[in-house]
Amino acid sequence: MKQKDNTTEELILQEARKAFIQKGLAGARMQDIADKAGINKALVHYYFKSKENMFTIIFEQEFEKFFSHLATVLSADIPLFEKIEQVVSLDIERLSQFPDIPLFVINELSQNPGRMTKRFKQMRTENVLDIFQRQINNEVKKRMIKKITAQQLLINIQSLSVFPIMAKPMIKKVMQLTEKQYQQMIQLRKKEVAAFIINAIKN
Amino acid sequence: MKQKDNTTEELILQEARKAFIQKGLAGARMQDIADKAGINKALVHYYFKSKENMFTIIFEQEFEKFFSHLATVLSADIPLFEKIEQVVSLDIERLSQFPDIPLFVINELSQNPGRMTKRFKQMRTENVLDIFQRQINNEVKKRMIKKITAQQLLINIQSLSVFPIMAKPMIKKVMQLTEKQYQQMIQLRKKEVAAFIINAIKN
DNA sequence: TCTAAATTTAACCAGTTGGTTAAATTTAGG
DNA sequence: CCTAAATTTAACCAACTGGTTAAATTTAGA
Repeated sequence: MKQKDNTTEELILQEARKAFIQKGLAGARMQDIADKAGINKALVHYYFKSKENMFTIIFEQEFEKFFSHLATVLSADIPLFEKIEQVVSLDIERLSQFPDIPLFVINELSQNPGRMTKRFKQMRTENVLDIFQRQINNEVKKRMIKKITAQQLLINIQSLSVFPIMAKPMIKKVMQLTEKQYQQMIQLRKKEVAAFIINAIKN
Repeated sequence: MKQKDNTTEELILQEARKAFIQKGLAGARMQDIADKAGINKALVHYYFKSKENMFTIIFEQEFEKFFSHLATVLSADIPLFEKIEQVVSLDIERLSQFPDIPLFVINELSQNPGRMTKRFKQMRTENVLDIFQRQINNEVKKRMIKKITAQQLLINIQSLSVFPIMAKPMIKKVMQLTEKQYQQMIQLRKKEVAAFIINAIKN
């Protein structure tokens, strides 16, 4: 018997990933995925039962890819300002590689909030937030920073990192930027976002 | 001859708006829109030629609804910090009323960046940004704030206002918040976001 | 009341959708 | 080389898609 030849299966998954991220669950076409993988449509169903199933696999992969490292950095034992710099630079690094993931995740999660309840329960973010909050509280006590919740600070960090990238087409349109001007603006943010956040909370 | 009875036409548009915003262009169904409006599907085509056409009408309406007021506030003749507070509170006010619009606009613009080139050219945002930049430069000269471009500041404001609302399902999932906890967090931001921004740029 | 335009409908259509099926081909191991 | 499992295919299907058509009904004005 032929040993499971991963090449085909992975090729399909790879093309499916592109299709789903680009067009979403509703917009992606099984036929298109099959064509781009250079195989028959029935073969896609042979490997991945259904569109929904294939989508779920990909969605959970992308979701984890995006949040797995954040927890590590957030609970690391380094000074707060340094940590903020690290989170921002980690975010921007990932986002440069995979700029389409946040919109994809938010979109599909917004369409179906019940998706992916199982796999994520392992990553207990509560603990991570607690650790981060304790570190913040320490700095507040030392009068180094203003009072803020870990929740709000983390959301601010993510907002300032993620939004400018996921809103790219809107920003380009509203501010009438060329691709080059947009890229320059993002480059500038790599240097300035962390400083902006630190200034905002510093006493 | 019957005078154009707006009720039906507007009812269709209203249901189409809901459908498009909820499910996007690809996900929305003409039949579904007709059903929800309590009429026949052919009637939808009678009033609005095609799905694309109907979508374009709605998209442009929503886009303008979202950016029309921003220009006014940005070029108003009020102190910078006050202006920041006003922009933030305007944003959050609109977003509370129409929380789904940003995701909708970004999504569909991302799917088709060429959409809606005509109607938006009237609103020259360049001028607005220039005015805002001049005001910022003045404050910089007076040593009141740190140096920053109007572009970056505006993007920061929008990021901190819009992202937490459009990423709602993701934030709820990642931070494991109940609806109530999420709403409390948004309420808190209404008070804190403007202060956060002002602190970030203040000297 | 008559009529021509505006409105609304049921029935239909061709193309596309995700998915199935049964048969063909390839493969690894004995 | 045989064979049973794994892989791949072509052909098919029912449901659904956006859109059309021609006929029926309602409406306002003369």
